[in-house]
Amino acid sequence: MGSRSHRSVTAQDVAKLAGVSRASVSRVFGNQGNVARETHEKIVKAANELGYQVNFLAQGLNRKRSQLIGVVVARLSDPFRSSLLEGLLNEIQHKGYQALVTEVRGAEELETTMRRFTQFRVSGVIVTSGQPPAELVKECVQHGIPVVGINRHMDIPDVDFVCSDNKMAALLVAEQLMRCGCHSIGWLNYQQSTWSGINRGDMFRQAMTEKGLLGDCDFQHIIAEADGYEGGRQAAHRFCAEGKKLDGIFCANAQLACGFLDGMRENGLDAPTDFHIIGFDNTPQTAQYSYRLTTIHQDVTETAKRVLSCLEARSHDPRIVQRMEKIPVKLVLRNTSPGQNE
Amino acid sequence: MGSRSHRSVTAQDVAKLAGVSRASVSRVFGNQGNVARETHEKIVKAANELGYQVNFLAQGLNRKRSQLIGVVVARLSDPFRSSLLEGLLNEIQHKGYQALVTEVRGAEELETTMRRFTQFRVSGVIVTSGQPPAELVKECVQHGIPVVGINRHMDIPDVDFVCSDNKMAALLVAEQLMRCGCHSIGWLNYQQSTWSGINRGDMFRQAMTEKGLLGDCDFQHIIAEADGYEGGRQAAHRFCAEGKKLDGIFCANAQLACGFLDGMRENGLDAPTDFHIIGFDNTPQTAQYSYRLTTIHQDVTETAKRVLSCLEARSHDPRIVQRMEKIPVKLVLRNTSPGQNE
DNA sequence: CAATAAGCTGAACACGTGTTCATTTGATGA
DNA sequence: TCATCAAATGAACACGTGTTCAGCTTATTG
Repeated sequence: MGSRSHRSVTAQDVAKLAGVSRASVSRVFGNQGNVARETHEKIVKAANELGYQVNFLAQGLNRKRSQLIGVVVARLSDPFRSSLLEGLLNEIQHKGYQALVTEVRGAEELETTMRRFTQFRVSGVIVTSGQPPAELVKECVQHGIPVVGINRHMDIPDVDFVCSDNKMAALLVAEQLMRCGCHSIGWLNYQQSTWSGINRGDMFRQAMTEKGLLGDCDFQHIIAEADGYEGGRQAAHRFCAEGKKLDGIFCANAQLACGFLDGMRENGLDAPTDFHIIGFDNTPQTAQYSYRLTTIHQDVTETAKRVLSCLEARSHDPRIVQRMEKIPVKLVLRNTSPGQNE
Repeated sequence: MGSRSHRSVTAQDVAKLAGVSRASVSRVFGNQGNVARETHEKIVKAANELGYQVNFLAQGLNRKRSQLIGVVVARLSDPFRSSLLEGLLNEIQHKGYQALVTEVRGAEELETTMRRFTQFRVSGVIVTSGQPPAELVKECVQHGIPVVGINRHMDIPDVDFVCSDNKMAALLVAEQLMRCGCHSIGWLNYQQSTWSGINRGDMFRQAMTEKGLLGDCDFQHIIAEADGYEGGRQAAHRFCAEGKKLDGIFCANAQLACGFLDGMRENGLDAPTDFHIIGFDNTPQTAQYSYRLTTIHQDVTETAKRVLSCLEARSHDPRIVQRMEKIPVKLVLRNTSPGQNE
C-alpha cells in the first residue's frame, strides 16, 4: 500500500515478462505484422497477468490518427436529433471508434470546435447541424480528415452528404392527401428554417406540380415565427384568427406538427375530422394517444451506417468523388390522416 | 500543389521562425512557466503565421492526462436524459474539456467502455446511468481518474454522487396533494426501476408519513410492467379495469405520467376533474397543451455544475471525503394539479 | 562596486507506442 | 550437405509535447 502513484503498465513491462522484445508486443496489439503463434500466446498471457492496456494517446500520436470521431450536434432537446445522435453513437462504437461529441450554437463556436477535432487527430467529423464553413472543411481536408454532413446537400468539395429522401417524402405525402380528397393544401415551416426544412418545402411544391395538383388545389405556405412546438401552436392561432381554411397540411418537422395540431384544437378544430395533418420525423411523441400523428419516418439506423461508410471510404482515399446519398423514407399512417399501412 | 502529405506544423517550426527554443513555445501554449512579454509576442505571432495548434495527443501523453471527460449515457430517447446530456456537454465545454460520449446497454458493455476511457487517459468519468461496478471504479481510482454518478447514491468508496433532492420533491408533492384535498394517494413506478425511481418512491412514502397523512389516506403502489409512455398507459388501463380509484397520483418520471394520463383519458377520466396527477422531470412535452402536467423540475444546469466541481476537486486531491450532493427541485404547477406558482 | 536574488532561456530527457530494416532462425529443395 | 527463401524477431528511430536543471542576464541591496 506504500506505492503512491501507480506507474501504469507499459508494453515494455509485458515484453520483459514474456521474454520478448517490445516490438513484438506492439505487433500483437496493433493487429499487424507477423508473430509466431507461440510468441503470441506468451504475450497475451503476460498482458492479461499485468492488466496491460494500449495507451491510445501514444498510439494516436505515432499513427498520426486517433480512433476518435468528432460529432457536432445542436438542439438535443429536439427528440429527433437526440435519436439521431443515439443512432450515430451506436454505429460509431460498433465500428470500433469513440465519439467526441460537441454541442454548438453559433458559427464561431463551430470554428473552435473543429479546431479541437483536428488537435485530437480525429479519424472523421460528422456534422448534424448548421453548415460547415468551407474554409474549416478545407483545413480538415488538408489534415486528411474526412467530413460528412447529415440532412443537408451543399456543394462543398471533398465533403460527403447523407440525407433523407425529401423528394420521396413529398411524393408519399402528396399521394396520401390526394387519396383523402384534400383540395386546399398547406405547407408549414419555420421562418428561418434549416436547409432540410427549406428543401422539404421545395420538394413538396414540386411533387404537387408533378402530380398535377397545383391546378385544382389551393397551395398555401404557412410561416411559423418561432421554431418547435410553440411556433406551431402560435401559427395555428394566427391561422384561425385570419379566418383561413385548409384540409391538408404538411409540416417540416414533428414539433411544429404537434404544436399546430394543439393550436387548432384550442380553436375547436381537430384532425382528421376538420383537416388532415402530416408531420416529419416520427418522434416517439407523435405515436402517443394525444396525437396519433401521421408522419414521415426517417431511418436513423441506415443513415448512421451510410455516414460511417462515407467516412471510411474517404479515409482510405481522400480524393474519391463526392457522395450524396439519399435514404429512403416511409409514410407511417396514423389518426391525423388515416389509411392502411402496408 | 506538389506536396502530397502536408506534414503538420509543430512547436519546433514555431520556435525556429520566432528564433527561440521549443521549450519556450511549449511554455506559452501550456500556460505555465515564465516567459518574457517580448518573447511571448514573438511566439504568438509566429504561431499564428504558421497556423500552429497544440497536438493534444502528444500533450496528453506527456501529462499522463488528456483534457477528455468520459460520459456514459443510456436511453437518450428519454427527453430528460437528452436534456441532461445537453447540460453536461455545455458545462464540460465551458470548463475547457471535451466530452467522450458512450452509449451503453448491458453491464459488459460498460466494462469495455470504462476501459477505453482509461486508455484515453480521461480527466474524469461521468456515469448517468446504471451503477458503475465497484471493481471498475477501483481501476479508475488506481489510475487517478475521478468518477461521478448522477441521480443515484450508492456507497462506493472514492466516488462522488450528485442527485436531485428526492426528499424535497416528495414533500412538495405531498403538500400540494394535501392542499388540494386528495385522500387516496398513489405512487406509479416501473417494476424494474432505477435507483432514483425507487428512492423517489421511498421518499414519498416517508414524506406522507411525516405529514401524518398515511393515517387518513389510502396509499397505493401502482406498478407499471413496462417503462416509458406505453408502460404508464397500460398501467392506467389495468388500473381502470380493476375498478380502482385514486384522487392523487405521483409518478416516477414524466414519460410514465403522460402515458398514465392518456390511458385514463381513454377510459373517460381526466385531470384535474377526476384526479390529480404530478410527474417528475418537467420535460418539454409536459408543458404542452395536451398535457399541461404539474411536475417536479430538476435543475439540469446546476447538476452539471456540481458534477464538474466534484471532478475537479477529486482530480486535485484523490483522497478527499466522498461527496453526496443534493440539488434542490421546484414544483411547477400546471393544469393536472393546479395552484399558484410563486 | 560587489554580492545576491530573481527572472528567462535552452539543452536534454521522458511519455508509450508504431514501423522500418537488418539479422537470425528454421525449413525446403536439389 | 549446401544454397535459397520465407518467416519471425529485435534494435533503433520517429511521433510532438511537458518539464527539470543548469546557465545566463538583469535588477536589487548593502
